[in-house]
Amino acid sequence: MSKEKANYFDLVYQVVREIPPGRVCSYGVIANYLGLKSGARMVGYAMNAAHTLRDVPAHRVVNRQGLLTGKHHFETVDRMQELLEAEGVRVVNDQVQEFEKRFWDPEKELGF
DNA sequence: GTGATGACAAAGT
DNA sequence: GACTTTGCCATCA
Repeated sequence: MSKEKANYFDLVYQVVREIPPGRVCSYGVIANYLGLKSGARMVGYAMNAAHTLRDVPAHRVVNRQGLLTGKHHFETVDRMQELLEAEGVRVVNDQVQEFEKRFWDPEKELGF
C-alpha cells in the first residue's frame, strides 16, 4: 500500500468497517453517505471485492429489505446469519428481524 | 489487453 | 401496484 488508492471501493470499506457490532446497514445508505451516484450498485460491487479483504464485516451489510443477499458469497451460506446472530442480530429466513431498529445510519451516527 | 461478470436501488412504464 | 430498465467500478479468466 505504498500508493493510497482513493478508489470508490476503499471508501465503502471504510464505512462498512465503522459499522458497530449488533447493527446492520444497507447499500443505498452507504452510497448516499459517500455521495456515490451509481448508488447501491457501487457498494454491491465493492462488497464483491471485499471478499478478497478480511477487515470488512460484510455480514453487517444487507440490502434495503434487510435481506441477506450476499450470504451466498461467504464461506458458507449460514456463515453470514451465524455472524449476525453471534452479535445479537436475530435473522430469520435470511431476513433481519427489527431491521429498522438494527439499522445503522452513518449520517446519524458518524455525521452527528 | 479485452471481455464478461458481480452482494442493489430508484425511477419509469 | 408490479415489472422492467438503467447506472457503473473493479476483479477474474
